[in-house]
Amino acid sequence: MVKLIEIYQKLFNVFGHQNWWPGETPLEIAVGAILTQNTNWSNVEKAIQNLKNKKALSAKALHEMPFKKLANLIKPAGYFNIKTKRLKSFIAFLMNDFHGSMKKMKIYDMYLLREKLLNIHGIGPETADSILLYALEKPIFVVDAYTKRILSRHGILRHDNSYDDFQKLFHSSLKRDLKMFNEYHALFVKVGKTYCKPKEPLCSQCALYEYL
DNA sequence: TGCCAGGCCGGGT
DNA sequence: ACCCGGCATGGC
Repeated sequence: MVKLIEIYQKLFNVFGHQNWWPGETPLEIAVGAILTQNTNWSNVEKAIQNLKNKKALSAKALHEMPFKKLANLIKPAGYFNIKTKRLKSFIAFLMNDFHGSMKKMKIYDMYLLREKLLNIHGIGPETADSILLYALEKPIFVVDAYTKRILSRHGILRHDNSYDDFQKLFHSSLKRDLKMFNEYHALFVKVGKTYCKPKEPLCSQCALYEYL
């Protein structure tokens, strides 16, 4: 049985703090979480910068902005029609349930919030958990494509296991540590981008390799 | 130039 | 319960 805490410590020792999420406010983090679905972060940055330039990175502004105008601003992030709809859905939820305030949202229980987020059209488990962990500072582990790729290539879980299977592995074997969950997911992204490319069968250059 | 990027949904089996 | 196509831009 691989000790996930040892893997974490090894990665942290090698790569250090990742300073995530790369966004300044809880709302910006939530918006970024939606925009980065299956999309390179550098493209998301362009979209977010467009919103900032138009002073549109607020619940009110996003709520009132016409669909086509918003779609045009986030165009660099790709899938802009779908993502405009998803942003609008999230913001409508935020307005209706929390008066447009991420701070109010943060007060509530994380499992209640997770259910609510998953009921929003266009928000699935990874996006919900990213918002919970990074915007609302709830101790929930975020599983993504890199997490699955790295763990499966190292024989820890099969790649066709579900999101919940991967998440349960972390939740069952690690302490619920907000700071650690934050760093751990960010480290997986760092390692995944750098060493664990899609076409390579094994991460032979990866810092995890010695745990095989 | 084709492949890839910090998913998710809807329709078909 | 799975499987697959669609969604779209920008960087290498």
